[in-house]
Parts: sequence; C-alpha cells; structure tokens
Amino acid sequence: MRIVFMGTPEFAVPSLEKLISTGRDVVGVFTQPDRPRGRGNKLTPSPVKAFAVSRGIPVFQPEKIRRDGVEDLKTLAPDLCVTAAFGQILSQEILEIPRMGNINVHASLLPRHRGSAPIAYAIMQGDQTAGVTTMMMDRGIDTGAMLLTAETEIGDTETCGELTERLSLLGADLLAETLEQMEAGTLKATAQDERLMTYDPMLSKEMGEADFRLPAKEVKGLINGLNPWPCVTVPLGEAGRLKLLRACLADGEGQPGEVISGDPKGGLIIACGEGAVRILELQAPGGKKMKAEDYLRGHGMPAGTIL
RNA sequence: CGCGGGGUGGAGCAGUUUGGCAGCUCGUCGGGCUCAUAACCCGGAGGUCGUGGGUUCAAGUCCCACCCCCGCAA
Repeated sequence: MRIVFMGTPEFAVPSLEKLISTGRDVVGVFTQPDRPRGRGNKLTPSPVKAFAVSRGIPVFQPEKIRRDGVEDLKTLAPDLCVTAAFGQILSQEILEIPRMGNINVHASLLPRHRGSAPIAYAIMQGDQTAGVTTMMMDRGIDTGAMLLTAETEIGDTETCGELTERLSLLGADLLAETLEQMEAGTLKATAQDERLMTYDPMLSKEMGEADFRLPAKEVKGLINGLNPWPCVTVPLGEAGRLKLLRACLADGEGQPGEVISGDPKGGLIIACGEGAVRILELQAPGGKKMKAEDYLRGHGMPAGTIL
C-alpha cells in the first residue's frame, strides 16, 4: 500500500515515524515550505521535513498544495493519504486522489475542539481529559467521520507543550491501530455529532495579554494552555514582558493583578477577579525559563504590586 | 549581514556609564535561641566574573576576536 504523509510540526513526526517503523510504504511527504525562522531569520525546514529527509523519503513543499501540489501527488499515486497537523486546506480534487481516502490524526476528542489549536483550547477551557481522534477527511475543517479515539487525563498544571508531546505519541499509536483495523476490515466510521461540536479559532498573540480580572480558573487555563506559544505575558517596566509559563490555583484574594505574595519563600501569588493563581514557572525578558521562586531571589516584587 | 537582551560562588540578580578590596536575596555547613520551626541571632565555606588576546601601575569594568543562552518577527 502506497502511503503519502502530510504533516508539518513536531506533533506529526511520531505518526510518520510509526508508519515507517510498522513497515508501511511511505512514498512521499508533503510539508510546509521552509520558512525564515529563529535568530538571523535562517531558512528552517519543518520538523517533518527534517525527519523525512533523514529517512530518505521524497519531500514536497508546495506553497499551496491544492494549487501547485496536485500533479506531484497524482504522480506518487498513493492508495492512502495520512495527514497530521499539515497546516493546509485540502481541496476535493486532492481528497479524491488516494483511492482509500485520507486519514487525519486530530489532537482532540472530536467533535469537540475542531480547528488548529485543539490542545491549547482543551487546557484553556479546563477540560478534564484530552485525546486524539483518527478520522476520514472531507471538505470541511475537521468535520469528517470519526474512526478511533484515545483519551488521556490532563495534568493539573500540564502545559500545552507537554500535552502536545504526549498526544503526539498517543496519536502515532492510534494511527497504527487504525491502519491495522482498516486492513483487517473491522474499521467503522462514525459521523460526528454536530450538536456537540466546537470550533476553536487560531491562537493569536493578543490572547496572551494577561487579564487578571478573569476568574483564577480561567487565568490558570490561559497560562498553561498558551505555553509555549503565544504565552500569557505581563508588561514589566521598560525591559519587556514577563512570560507566565505555568500556574496553579492558590488561596487568597485582592484586587485583580495584585501581588499577594512575591518572595522566594511564599512564591508568586497573584489575585484574580475571583480567587488567585500561583505562578510556578516564568521567563523574564532576555532570560531563560525558571521557577518563580528563583526569579524572586533576584527581583523584588513586593506584595501589593499591581501587575 | 533582520532587530534586541544576556553570560558574575550551588540558584536568581546588582556592580560595567566614570577602571581602584567580589556585593545583594536565597541555598549550604557549623554554632546559638526555642516546646518547636521553613522563624530569629552569630559564624564559616564556596567565584578561572563565558573563552582567547590587547591597553594599563591596576580590568568584572576599556579595546579586538570568538563561543554559548534568550526575546521579537509565526
């Protein structure tokens, strides 16, 4: 069976790796074009590209696959396409090329959290569990029939980055299971219940603007859910912005944004509209990630300060 | 050559402008106080100041080169 894989970020790599390690014939990989990234604006290949190249698999990077990737895909003559966080919309024309269709690995328990940032939203909205779903792709965004799902608990202070890594492994296993069942003929597709669906918009920088008027539970969700990008940040003098990287709920109250505790012993506790949050990890301008207590050893933050 | 911040005992920072004894908040070790303590008091150990050159009577600080870390730009 000839398989073409489409994916871009780190999340997709384990799925591609699983296809290879289970002996499938991955004849080509589509991924986003190299982009200027990082310091120096160096042209950087996507994680999926880097991995595919290391395994000697042909890589295709059309700016828009539905416009200038169709011929390449047809030439590869795939029986099946597998996508995972590819980052481009597939047209009907493309979906019809592989005779067995296109299986997508989506990082949520569909029909909840359709969209490009399902993991971040699961954390932001205080979900108890997250998961991955394999599905048959159709024209809509994450609307296709569901195949298999795998569920996992979300840790109390787990960040989007950490959960993404776990789900990427879970997704790879689920993909393998899905293909086995497909080959065994026992796979069943179930239409999504539209009444339960939620669609989450793309993440944006503005969402990271700290707003301590929100209830502590929501502030905590934002801090953990938006890490590693865009992160909840708070203005800090002229130096820049303080990134709040991990938080849990805490006791105490005060006016929104008020520092209730800001010393190495008591830790960093900030009052919210309702309740308070304890900042566990943060990152100062120009600095590395560190525990809030470490930060406070070198930076005064007297109780009563309003952030 | 995209823009910018940074590297100082184990952790986090100040000191660099104007060269002149290595400092702060903690941690750690020893002693004291206490029914007791993560509290308080006393004392100690621990630093090639990122690396290599240069200037100087004298360099963490000034000059040159290099290495490493981080932020912005999604």
